[in-house]
Amino acid sequence: MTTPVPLREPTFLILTALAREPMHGYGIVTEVAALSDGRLTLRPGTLYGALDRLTDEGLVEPDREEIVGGRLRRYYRLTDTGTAVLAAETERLRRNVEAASQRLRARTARASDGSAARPAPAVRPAVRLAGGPA
Amino acid sequence: MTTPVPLREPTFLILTALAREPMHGYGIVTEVAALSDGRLTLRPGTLYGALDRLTDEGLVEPDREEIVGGRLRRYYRLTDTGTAVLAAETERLRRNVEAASQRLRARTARASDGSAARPAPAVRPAVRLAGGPA
DNA sequence: CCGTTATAGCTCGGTAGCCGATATACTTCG
DNA sequence: CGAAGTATATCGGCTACCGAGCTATAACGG
Repeated sequence: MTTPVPLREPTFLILTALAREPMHGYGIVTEVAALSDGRLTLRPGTLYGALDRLTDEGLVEPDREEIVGGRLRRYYRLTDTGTAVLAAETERLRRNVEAASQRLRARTARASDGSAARPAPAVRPAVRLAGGPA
Repeated sequence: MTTPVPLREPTFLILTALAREPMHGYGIVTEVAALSDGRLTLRPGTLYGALDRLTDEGLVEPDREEIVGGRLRRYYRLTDTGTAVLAAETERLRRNVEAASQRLRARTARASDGSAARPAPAVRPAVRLAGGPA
């Protein structure tokens, strides 16, 4: 069954969205956009591909189907396994964040005192990233 | 130049390893193993592929070469851009961790009081993950 | 009345990072 | 002398993700 362990960001956020309550596909898209401050918009290919995969792996499962305003809503729910995996992944990420933060802090400190042998960046948090602003 | 934004875990840890001080390939492997508590062992294909890619993208750059005990050591150094990207990625992960933690906590709380309409998992943190224990 | 937007579902091909295996070479140890 | 450890690098395959496109209904605007 090989639950794929380093969850990629989209997958991680899908599970996170479902942790609160069962949701349908389109709802997940808007929820993920919200909890990532609009930084990540799930593509249909990513969403439904991930949903199928996660269902196969037993991390999520179909919850129910509703018809609201003539449109079908297919709800998914986080399983116990899914909850456990999400918790484990969150811990892993927390450790990574901590390790990186510590090293970055040390780097900044080094840049502050006179010991900077190198240009020593001011560590500006504003970078232009891929798929950035228009 | 499209700096690839959601850094995968191996890439993230390579940058983290280099944040402290310039290191050579093999040193990065051991360092990453250390700061991930042995959970992740970088494969050569991953390491050198990533190093080439990150060099092209300007996140790391060659630092110096040494010959220690007849063996070549090629050192890499984190650039200013690399530092900024690592910082930005760390922030992104921190937010994701926070969002997931919050939802997981809410879920546990719901399971504790009597309001559990669903089986309500005990949220066991022990999962068998891919490439799990021997 | 018709076109556009929003909601809601799904499919398919291409891209690219990671894994696993493999190769080379030098040093040290048994 | 061979095995293990250090240190570099390449190549093929897997697969998650992206991007684009498709269908359908409801609601709004011209």
